[in-house]
Amino acid sequence: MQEAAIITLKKHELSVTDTRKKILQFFLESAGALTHADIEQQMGEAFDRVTIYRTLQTFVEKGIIHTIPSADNAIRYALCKDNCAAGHHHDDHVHFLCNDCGTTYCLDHVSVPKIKLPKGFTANQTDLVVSGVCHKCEA
Amino acid sequence: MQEAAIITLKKHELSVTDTRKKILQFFLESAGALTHADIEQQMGEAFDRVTIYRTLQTFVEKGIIHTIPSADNAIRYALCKDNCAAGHHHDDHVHFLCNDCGTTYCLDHVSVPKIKLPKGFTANQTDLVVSGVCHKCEA
DNA sequence: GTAACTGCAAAATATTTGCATCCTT
DNA sequence: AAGGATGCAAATATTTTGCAGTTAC
Repeated sequence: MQEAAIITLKKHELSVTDTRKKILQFFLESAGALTHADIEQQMGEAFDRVTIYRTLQTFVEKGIIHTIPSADNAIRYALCKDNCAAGHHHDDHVHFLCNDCGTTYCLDHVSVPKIKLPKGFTANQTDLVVSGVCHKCEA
Repeated sequence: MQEAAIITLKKHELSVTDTRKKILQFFLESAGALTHADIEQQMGEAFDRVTIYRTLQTFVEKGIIHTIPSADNAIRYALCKDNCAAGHHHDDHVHFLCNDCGTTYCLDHVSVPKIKLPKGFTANQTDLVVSGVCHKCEA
């Protein structure tokens, strides 16, 4: 059922194209976050590198996906939940990065605690990334 | 006083060279974290791009600096505290990224809360990055 | 039909590698 | 003197930009 992808695209006022459907579909199918490289590999020769860059950028702007901070080079993207408006992300949930299989999970049910900052600092957004071993890779 | 840099290098079994002294000194002088670009700009023509790459890599391996996760492209590096052994970082403190001036602070006194993970997940490291406005940029 | 999206080419950037030379110990 | 560190050149990889052709609405 690729209808979900189409609905999402329409909801965000984007025209429905093959590229966008395929990429969005890929996000819907993968539990976790994806890097640009993941997508490029998955799509094979089907799409141009450049189109993927532009599509991801568009998705982020429209609030369909968001970036997840990581200490390594790779920028990871994950689907936003419904309450992400365009250009205004609310991703106050914890991300989990498995060191074993490399999967990034969005732990939607784990909320980010309020952090007490030193005087003069104002928090705007809080990103919390836990890394370790996921339930699949556990020995 | 550049002795501090020298001491640190020796403590980590690295030979003391001009490049390493200068870069480490730069870290010691800046309160926050630095990107590769920051360092390259600061050093000007003094050092080769490649040398900076290699130096940063060495410092990370030896546990002198660590990387800070971020959602944008730029990898940020910051000095480790003393309890970071080589190849085994313990940076369980909060990082703060000012959206205004771009400075990254290590909030050593703010500790990262324990996160309750779903069944089967084991935490190894927790990175918490708060972004907002710092005490200097406050209106 | 029109505006937006895509693919190709190419430019601009960033990162890595090999090797000869120089410096630290 | 020996091993490691640096600088240069060049190979790779990544990201951005311009433009012409194509597609969605």
